[in-house]
Amino acid sequence: MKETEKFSKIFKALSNPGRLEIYLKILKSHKADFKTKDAASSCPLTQLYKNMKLGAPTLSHHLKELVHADLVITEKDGKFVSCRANMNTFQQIITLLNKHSVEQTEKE
Amino acid sequence: MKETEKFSKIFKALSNPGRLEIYLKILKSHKADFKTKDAASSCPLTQLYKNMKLGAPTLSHHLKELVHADLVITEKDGKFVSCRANMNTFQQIITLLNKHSVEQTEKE
DNA sequence: TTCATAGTTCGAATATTTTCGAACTATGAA
DNA sequence: TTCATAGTTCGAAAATATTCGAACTATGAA
Repeated sequence: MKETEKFSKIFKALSNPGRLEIYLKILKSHKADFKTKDAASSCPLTQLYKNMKLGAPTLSHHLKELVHADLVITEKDGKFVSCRANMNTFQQIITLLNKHSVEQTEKE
Repeated sequence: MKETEKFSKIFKALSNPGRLEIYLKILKSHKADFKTKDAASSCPLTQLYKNMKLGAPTLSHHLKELVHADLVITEKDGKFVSCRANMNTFQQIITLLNKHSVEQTEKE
């Protein structure tokens, strides 16, 4: 797949306000878990409902888009679904942007 | 405007393959100009047509979206239009992502 | 002033996204 | 085995995005 196609799909997944909020919550929970040394580093789906005005089918749909874009990894844990950010894809975004822009060392 | 709304608009602007390609070309030309110490740091619109299968109205439309998302700044130079990346918005994207993820210093 | 070139605007056809109700599956508890 | 809960799938309505032809404006050259 062409680089621009791959990344445009990633950005499309982040182009919806609700979906971006979901992703940032998952990223943040990753961070929180990292801080507390919790090996799970995951976020139960139910957490995502909080403060969001999305119905269950919508949330499920959005989550699938994030998984499809390789941004999020889900795992079924009994009755619950837990989510964590795919930090590999996360890093690829940063790398893409930096690759096309001025190198850090050349900054004024 | 809410943070997620603002950034979802930015990501939406990058969610179309053609538009992402345009943006990366503009970013890259910024980098090239920086390297040659060319103060202009700009990319003539005609350059963007190269290797792209987009019609003029489509390119114009896409460019407007990038400008609207504050990703690109255009300037009319006689008969031509030149574009450059808004590095302020660029940096905001990096900051948003890093803010929500594990701090660099905590990386394993 | 006439022409060619660079780019924009308008309008419309087509495709894709977004959202949600209704009906479904899967799991754990009683 | 019955029930409640967590989440998914399906289908469809409404909203948005994509693309491009045709017609337009603006500039510089002849």
